[in-house]
Amino acid sequence: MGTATGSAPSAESASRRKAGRPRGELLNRSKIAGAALRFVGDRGYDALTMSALAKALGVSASALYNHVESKQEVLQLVQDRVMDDVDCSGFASQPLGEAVRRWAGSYRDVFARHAPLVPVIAVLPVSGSPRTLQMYEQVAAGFARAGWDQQRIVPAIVALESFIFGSALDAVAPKDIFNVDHAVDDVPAFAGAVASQRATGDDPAQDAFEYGLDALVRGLLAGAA
Amino acid sequence: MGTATGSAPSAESASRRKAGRPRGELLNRSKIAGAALRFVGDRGYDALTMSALAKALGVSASALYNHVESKQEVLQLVQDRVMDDVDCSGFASQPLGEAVRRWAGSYRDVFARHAPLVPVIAVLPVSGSPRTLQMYEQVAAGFARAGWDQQRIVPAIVALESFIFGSALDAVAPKDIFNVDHAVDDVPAFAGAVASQRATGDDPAQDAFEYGLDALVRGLLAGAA
DNA sequence: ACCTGAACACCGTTCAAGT
DNA sequence: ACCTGAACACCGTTCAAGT
Repeated sequence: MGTATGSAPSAESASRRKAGRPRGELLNRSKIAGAALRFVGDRGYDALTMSALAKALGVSASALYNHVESKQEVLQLVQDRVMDDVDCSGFASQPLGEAVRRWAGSYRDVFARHAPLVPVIAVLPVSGSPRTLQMYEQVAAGFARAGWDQQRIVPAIVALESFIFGSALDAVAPKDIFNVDHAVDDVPAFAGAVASQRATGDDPAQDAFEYGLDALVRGLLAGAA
Repeated sequence: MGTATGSAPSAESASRRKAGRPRGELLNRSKIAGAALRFVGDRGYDALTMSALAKALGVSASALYNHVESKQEVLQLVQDRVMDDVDCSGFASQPLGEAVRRWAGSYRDVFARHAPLVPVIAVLPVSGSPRTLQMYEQVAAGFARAGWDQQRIVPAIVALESFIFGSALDAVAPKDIFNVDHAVDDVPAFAGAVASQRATGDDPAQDAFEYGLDALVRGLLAGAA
């Protein structure tokens, strides 16, 4: 999906750069986005500070503010990039149910790896993220081609996204989040459910996602018919 | 659901308190939780700093650290309190579908008012939140009473919660998040869907939530039968 | 136009001193 | 045991000075 301007990170040159406008362009939004994406992949979101990002780019922190208005905007750039990894290919060829399942699965996986972006994207106007917009276009076109009533397409997408974002957060929760060993007697019904589920698979978050996605997709498709 | 220890915020006394252990107990976790809950209700989460919270309690910021380990723990205390507002009453009397709808609706409303807590609760072990645990007990008991297979109860609850948390974030998004007036030609299918949906209700987030919840509940109930 | 480096106004958290 | 007040190690962001 176009917009390929990023290049190798500038190698730390021996002599320190002086103040003043540099000869060649050191920075632009695309380089910042690429560096930030690489940064969170390598060192995670906790380590992503404006100062650390600037260092990775070989510039001073204040230089970033010639290209972005805030750290929030850096996160928005990353969010946009990350959308490249969401798989929308099914909407062009497969039955809607299958396309949605594939799309939703990759969408969840992407944001499970980028959980701190969930609160960012959830409130980000689509106008700020061209790749997100392109994704919506493919999804909406898939629903339309499947014969869906126009009025129901956006609510269906929003509902699916809500489930996806929530599931992405759930995927990064500690594995023993439902450990109730300390209070089995206080919550017998819940403790029983947790115990019997624990015996099932080894990735409860994944199981719950697939189970819920299946129910949601069935429910949506049944309602549309 | 007991634990009622909070009391009126200590009125600012004329003379400044000296260092050293005070005669009467100034602080405890319950007072901190109550003050924090009131604080975010009055001034919002952005204004909630350890320093500002301490001031509201009439103590110094460092005093808080005798009772909690971190700001994160303060947020966990607030999260626990907030669970009191989730309506689980349906699980004791109503058919499961109705009970789930009522519970999910109030759950979403609560976290729409406390959206910054969503990332907190999503990864918080239940052992850290007694009221959350009590809620799970009521929900799990409701599913069990409705004849649900034990193994499916936890996945169903997790799936519903994922949808609820995502919807809570969606509820706080800007109303015009899907404005595509600047790019109608680039995304015709999506623009058309947005336009026709815009003509519908006046609360798209609410509509999408109800629509998705209905589909999810139907799908879950259908799968269980 | 776009960089550097110093400075600003915060943060959450720690810790010695005090009772 | 539990408070105060000073201090620490950061943050994101601003801005004058420089080319």
